[in-house]
Amino acid sequence: MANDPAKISARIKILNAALSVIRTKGYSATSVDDLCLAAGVTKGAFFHHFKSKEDLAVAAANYWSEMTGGFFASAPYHAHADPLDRVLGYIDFRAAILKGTLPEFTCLAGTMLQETYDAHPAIRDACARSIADHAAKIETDIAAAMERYGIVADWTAASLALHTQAVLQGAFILAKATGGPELAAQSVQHLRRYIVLLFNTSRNTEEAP
Amino acid sequence: MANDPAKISARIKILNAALSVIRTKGYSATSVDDLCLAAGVTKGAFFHHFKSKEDLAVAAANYWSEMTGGFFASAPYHAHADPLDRVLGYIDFRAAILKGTLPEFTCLAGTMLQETYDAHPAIRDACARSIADHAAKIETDIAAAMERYGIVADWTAASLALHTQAVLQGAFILAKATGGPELAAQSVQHLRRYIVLLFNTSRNTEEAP
DNA sequence: CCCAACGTACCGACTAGTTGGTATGTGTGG
DNA sequence: CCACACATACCAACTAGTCGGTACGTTGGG
Repeated sequence: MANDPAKISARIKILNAALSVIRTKGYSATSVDDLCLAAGVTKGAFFHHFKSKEDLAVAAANYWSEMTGGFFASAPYHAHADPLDRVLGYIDFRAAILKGTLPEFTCLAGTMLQETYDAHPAIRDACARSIADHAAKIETDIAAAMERYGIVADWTAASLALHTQAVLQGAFILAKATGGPELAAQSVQHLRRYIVLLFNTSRNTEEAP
Repeated sequence: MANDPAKISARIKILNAALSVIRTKGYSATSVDDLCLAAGVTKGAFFHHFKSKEDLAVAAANYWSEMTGGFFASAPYHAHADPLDRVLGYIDFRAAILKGTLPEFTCLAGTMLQETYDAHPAIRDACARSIADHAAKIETDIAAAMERYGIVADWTAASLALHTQAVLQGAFILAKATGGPELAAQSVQHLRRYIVLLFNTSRNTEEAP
């Protein structure tokens, strides 16, 4: 079998189904049967690949990290020479992908964290790692921008990177509250404006897409 | 029933239990039996007061709105004469109450929204109303501050008020990821710094508690 | 005596997880 | 080249227990 492209393994089908179904219904409300139905596999196949529902959730969080890691790594904003442009490019990119239905642009890690932080430490840790790893990538550009522009501040690159994730996670909640991404986009624009003010430059408040 | 202080009605006991248990375990993972056990009532009493679990969740969201509404209404920051001081006082107050265990300072509305936005519109709307009503109160002070300081901007008082809620909701997710409020507090400080920069004043970055 | 406010006992549907089994490899000795 | 041993991937049916919800009995104040 190996990597026969015609035949996607049940494991991958289940993981893809998990990303979609869990972001729609949440972790607890998603049954194993739901996932099997969405993936087009049987329960036997599910428990062949994952030893429990919790195990699947951990695998899904890691899979989510891989997918989004690749997605953002290949995004165009990395091409900017100026690290501040890369940071603002990242923000603009996040705003630009607030399209389509809610489960398409919301975050699996944030969603599962809310539900599992107390009862399922393994899931919580996998989700926390996903968010922390993503923040660490932004932190690099923020730190470089601080260096470049000689910023000496009472805040750190790490805390600002995590703040961007907090704003995004909160924006997703606003989106869920209103059924659309409009308020989320406004919040991301506030985040962008904050970063511009922090670096005290004369950049535009928004780039044309 | 009325307001006999000696005998707390089963309804209130269930609602108080719901605030605590749902913030800990989430809506879906909280069973009716969990709530009855935590409230010290039986299932018969539960379904006497609430026609379904969903009905309880809506009532809990409204109850949450009442409780937090009263809590913030009696907070000290309203005493400031300058509306900007009231806004910053609100932010500092939010930072100051990030104490204790996670279910004690996280938001019921935000937690339930994430889980129920797709499958339970009634719960989603009650939670969305809770957040929107709270934001509307802050919006008043923000609008007054904009007026007072002659701010003409490409953002509105409403969008900034909602942004404060987005940051807080996101901060709660960071807190759940790490098991403590430290990162959440940092994110709230970034929010405070943003507002100070927006109003371009020379205020301190933090008040002593 | 009545009715709201409970309590007890229970139901059918659904839950995560298990079981025993099959189909299809894959490696190995002769 | 085949035959055998073994592993992987998957399936349909099942179990033990939990779920939200209901039926009905009990109690106590007006």
